[in-house]
Amino acid sequence: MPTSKDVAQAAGVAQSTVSYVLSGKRPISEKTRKKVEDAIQQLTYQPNAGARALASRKTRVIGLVIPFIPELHMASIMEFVSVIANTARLYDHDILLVTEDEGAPGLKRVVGQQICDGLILMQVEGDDERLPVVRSLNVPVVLIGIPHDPSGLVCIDADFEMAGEQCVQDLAAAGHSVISVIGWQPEVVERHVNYVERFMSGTDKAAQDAGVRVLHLPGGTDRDVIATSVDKALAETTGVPAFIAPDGTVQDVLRRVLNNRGLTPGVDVSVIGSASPTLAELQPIPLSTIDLRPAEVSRRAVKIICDLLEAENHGPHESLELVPTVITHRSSTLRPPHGS
Amino acid sequence: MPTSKDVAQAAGVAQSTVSYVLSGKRPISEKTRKKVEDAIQQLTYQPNAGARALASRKTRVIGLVIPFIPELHMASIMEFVSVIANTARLYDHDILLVTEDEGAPGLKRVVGQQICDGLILMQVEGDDERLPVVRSLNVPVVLIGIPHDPSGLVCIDADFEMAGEQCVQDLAAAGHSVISVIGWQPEVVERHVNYVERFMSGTDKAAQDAGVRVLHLPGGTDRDVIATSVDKALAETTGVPAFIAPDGTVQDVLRRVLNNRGLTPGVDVSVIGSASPTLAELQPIPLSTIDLRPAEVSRRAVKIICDLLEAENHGPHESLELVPTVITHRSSTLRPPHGS
DNA sequence: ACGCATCGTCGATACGCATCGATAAATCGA
DNA sequence: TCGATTTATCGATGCGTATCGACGATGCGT
Repeated sequence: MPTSKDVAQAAGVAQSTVSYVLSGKRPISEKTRKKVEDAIQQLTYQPNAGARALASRKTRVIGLVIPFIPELHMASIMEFVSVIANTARLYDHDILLVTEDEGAPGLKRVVGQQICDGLILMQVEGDDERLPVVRSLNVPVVLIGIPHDPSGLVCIDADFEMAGEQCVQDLAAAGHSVISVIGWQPEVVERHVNYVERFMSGTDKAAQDAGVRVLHLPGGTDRDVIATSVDKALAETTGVPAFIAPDGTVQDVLRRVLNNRGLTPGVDVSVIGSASPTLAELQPIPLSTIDLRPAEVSRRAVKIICDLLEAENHGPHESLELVPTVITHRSSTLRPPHGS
Repeated sequence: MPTSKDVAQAAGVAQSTVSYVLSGKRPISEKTRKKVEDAIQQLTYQPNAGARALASRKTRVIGLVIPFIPELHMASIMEFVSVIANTARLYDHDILLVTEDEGAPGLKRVVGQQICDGLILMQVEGDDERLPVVRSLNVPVVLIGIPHDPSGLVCIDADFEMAGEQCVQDLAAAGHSVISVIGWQPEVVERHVNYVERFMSGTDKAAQDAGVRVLHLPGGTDRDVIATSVDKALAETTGVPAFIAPDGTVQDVLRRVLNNRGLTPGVDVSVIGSASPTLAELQPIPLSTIDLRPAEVSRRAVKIICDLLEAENHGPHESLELVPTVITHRSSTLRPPHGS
């Protein structure tokens, strides 16, 4: 492997000059710049990351703490991971995986060993055990998810409250008077994942404004649980029933249960699910969706942490950013009556 | 951040002694070892990764190249990623994410900058464009998947041929004379992903031995495609129909299509799918499965690369490891007649 | 023509650790 | 008791880069 010294020698300049050509932190004449760049090309020189980190005290690596809980929708986690990694590259950073198995000590490790300049935590829970550690780390950390007490933390998430409002407003406008939310798995709810509560608060607020009733029923992947929830909803509903399934894992099961009951989405029942546009279009009946915009959340998380890393002001920061959700009509919901 | 010099000072020894305590590469008296370890505790010292990498020429980081193709079953990709990351920690290594978007230049980058000591490539295709680059990199690389020409490469994968054989043998023993494979998505097949061919070769070999017929039909996530495949299969089948759905994305759709046709798995049709044991049990009718053992493949991939890294003999290696698959009867297949 | 600022480059040093050779201390045999 | 080993520790050096101070060369105004 060639070093910057080799490049310097080949170009007939000092090693420091090579460094300045690369960083641009001092003016370099066009002539020597050319010589150096040619030498870099010919030697296929690439700076050594370890040495760079040692000298500059920056690794240009971001730690990404990923959850791996069977209850979660792994496909959507994967979308976060992928977009985060690609976005980080745009900022000339790399992503180091930190699995949740390592817990809080894992965070201390990667930061303490200075493998990472900062962290992104996914799937932050309402009362996450890692928060005290996060606050004590002297590096930028961005949380995806809003804990109960976000003081001193930098958080970003989809605006679940807005999502809840949009769903209910939309179904109310379509004429539904009772709207059932088939929610997340009990495991997720018990974990006090904050977004569940935020979504509910949104639905309830909108329900009050619109004068409709909202039922909150248990969801999950268990067909029986969902079937029970659906039957309860149907029993309580007057008029055309409406369902909201904000969890990706729920909607497949829900669709089948409704099918069993002889209900066709868009005809004698309304369904709003949560899926990417492409996936929604692929459904037998194109699914009206509330888009929680995981890609946008991911991109912003990376931008935030890179900005913090650049700012260099490593004092504790605090911010809270909510990404607006988007509701999209397809064929699984009733059309609102004209003029309303 | 304390350095090893700080530790040395606190313990009243030389910095090199601290280093030897940590590495164990020279004998240290019990007394000074104790002093040093106490100092490490009190200062919460953690060695600086950059400096360590610079001095030792080892980063203890493995690059993991992940695919992100909508056609793939993201949930299972995620299982690979998670198990790989956790296993790497057992060998005291970390995982750096390299997205496929970076392509071959990305591999050169992470290796050239010496961010990584080695690479694991997932979802290697039959004629992968990255193979020439992989061969030219002077670091250990483990491929998950078997390319057409595996010479000079280290590969590991599930034994898809065995999987195909097991499925067909099993269904033949249960009395089926025509067996239909609802395969992968056309996009996957066209990509010449080698495991498709290996699976087919296994089914065909077993079919010949058992004297049964195997139909290969297109799969995917598109309901219509699968419905067409199912109807074609039913038309060609004499006796009780049997289906094999080796792709995780296919089986959900398949189940619904069969349901629509009034066919109940385990009663008037046999179905073998591919899913983790937990997921298989959760199905309405517990699914008989061919387990491709992604976790075991992941663990072995990490072990192989860590062994190579330790061996230090960075000359080109070559090996090919196939992980045996496991077929498990649950309720979605017919029981074989007694005595056979 | 002379001092002065500006520009472009160089040399030296620090970053934190691993490792090698050397040395002092302890152990042993005769 | 003295040299020959072995054992435990130290000091010095190198890894490859970033960065600071210094310095010669150039251009400017007067």
